[in-house]
Amino acid sequence: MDLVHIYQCFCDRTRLRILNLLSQSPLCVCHFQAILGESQVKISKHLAYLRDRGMVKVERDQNWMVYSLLGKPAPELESNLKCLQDCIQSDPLFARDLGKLASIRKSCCEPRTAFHESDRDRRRYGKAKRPFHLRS
Amino acid sequence: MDLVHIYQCFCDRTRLRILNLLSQSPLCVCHFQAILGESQVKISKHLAYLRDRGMVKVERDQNWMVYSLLGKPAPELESNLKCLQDCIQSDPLFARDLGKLASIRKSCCEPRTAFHESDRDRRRYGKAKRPFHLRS
DNA sequence: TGACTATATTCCTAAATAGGAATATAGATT
DNA sequence: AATCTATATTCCTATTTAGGAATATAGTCA
Repeated sequence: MDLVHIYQCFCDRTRLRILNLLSQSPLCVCHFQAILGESQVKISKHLAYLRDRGMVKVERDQNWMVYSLLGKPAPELESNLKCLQDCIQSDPLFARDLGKLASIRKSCCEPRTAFHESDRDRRRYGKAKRPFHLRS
Repeated sequence: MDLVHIYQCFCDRTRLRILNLLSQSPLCVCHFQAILGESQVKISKHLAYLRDRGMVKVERDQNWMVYSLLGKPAPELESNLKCLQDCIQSDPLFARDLGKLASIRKSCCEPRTAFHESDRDRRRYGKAKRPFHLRS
């Protein structure tokens, strides 16, 4: 992956917050909205930016678009993401985002592909209704 | 140092090449011109960009403006510069730049503050004329 | 002081980026 | 088919970024 593309993706604080959250688990747009407190349009555009440069992938799950980091990123992307993680460890903004993520993880029911690391988890869950999803 | 500022500096290939060269030693504009094969104006503007965001410092030495990386960079800058070095190790463009640097190092005489790592080396040299400088 | 060297800055044009408002698209439900 | 939910895209405005041409600024030298 082109280094310049990597840094183009990194040079915006909203995108850094998105990447921080995705480092924990796949998520969809409404999760980002809830955690980052930004508009759906803004989130959507930044995700498109990251997707266009090959930094994230998206899979549709019914109505939801579930974004995630690449399973096997290029070495330079992997090392830069690690470096980024080290740098933001002590930044309260990013820490607060992770706290919010932990919160909504407990209460959110759909989509299945969000919050989980692998497709194995996905198959483990049925279609059973649970608490509530963020938006409805 | 603000992370976004770091990545703003990194998201241009010319600036990455400049940073790569500065990781070796302080240099002035004409050195960059010779190695990168870009115009004086372009080099000068990118250096101003890096300087404005606190990534490099400049010291005037007679007619020459000698640029260098900060002696004690912020931790996040330091780790990102290290990460960058790891990433560009195998990139032929950056390797070629370093080869050219080694070449002109042997033949260039001024300014004293370029090419050397510390002020100690600077005091070691006198004002004695030597071969030739790049531009004259 | 004028000429020269080295480099920064201004002016201009063009492209990229960012975000809000509005709207289009796609899947699910009734 | 209509309605709803979730999200992408278009239109618009504004700012940032990039680079060439021209020019301004500053130190050195004769």
